[in-house]
Amino acid sequence: MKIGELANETGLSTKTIRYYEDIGILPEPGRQANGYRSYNPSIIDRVGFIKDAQASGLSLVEIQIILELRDEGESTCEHTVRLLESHLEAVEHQIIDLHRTKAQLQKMIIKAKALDPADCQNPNRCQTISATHL
Amino acid sequence: MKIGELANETGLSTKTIRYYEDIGILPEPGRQANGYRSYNPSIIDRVGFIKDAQASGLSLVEIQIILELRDEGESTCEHTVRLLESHLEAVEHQIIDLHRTKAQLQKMIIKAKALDPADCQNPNRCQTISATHL
DNA sequence: AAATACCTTCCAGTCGACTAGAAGGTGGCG
DNA sequence: CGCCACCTTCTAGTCGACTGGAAGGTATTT
Repeated sequence: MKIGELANETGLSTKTIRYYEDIGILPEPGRQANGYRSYNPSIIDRVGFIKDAQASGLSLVEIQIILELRDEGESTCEHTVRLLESHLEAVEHQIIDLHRTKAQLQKMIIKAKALDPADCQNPNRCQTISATHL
Repeated sequence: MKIGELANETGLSTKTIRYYEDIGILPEPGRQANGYRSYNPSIIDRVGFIKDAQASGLSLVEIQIILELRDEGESTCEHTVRLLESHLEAVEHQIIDLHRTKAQLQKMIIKAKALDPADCQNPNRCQTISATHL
């Protein structure tokens, strides 16, 4: 399986595949006589996992840690679970932060709408903006 | 008011203040005879707004748009409100995405925990990872 | 006069995940 | 034999929001 075929199968670009190899998240494949990369089809699953994990918001570095542990045959589950749990925590924090952001934006918008647009003509003190200093 | 004093007042570093000037989000201040930047204290409010807006997740570019409109004395409120609303929408999308991510992570964790860690000793097919292909 | 603390400009680097392009080699088809 | 798609490596650029450092000028204190 050549790199282009793998790209077609997985939806990654050949550039991205080589990049993943560079950063070590994909192993160096074998080579054909002409130097072309030659992939074992099992690599498709690995790419699939990478995409899934990435969709869950894991960074390539985090994914790499999981995959390295797996490659070394360590008691991966525990490590993986710990990593997933810490990431879950981070995601929960992000959600809380975004809710705070959302509330602030809504406040800004409500205040801005309540103002008479004509007041905005004073360039030194736009009401919308002044009003946002809560 | 020199740049260091402004930095102290606002909590920004002098580097950041110069950077904001470079990208145009802060106006070029006057200069003292020796070439030092000389700020009008009103700049503190502008920095305050920048910080508030940033805390609400607006990018410097978005903030710059608002400030430019204000500087031009246009009917800023409407533009600002539109910008804030579109950002609010983006934030809401992000929240939804993160909830999906969270659910996926929780699924992964539950499945991983339900497995016998001993099964993980097979380096070619860690159960946690295989299980994540939902 | 020296030390220090501040100021100036400009250039470079960081993080993350790629993407673009140059310059050249290879495989297969008509 | 020409053509085109594919492959190779390498370098460098992108976005956003800074941060670091060099090399030098200035203000104040001791």
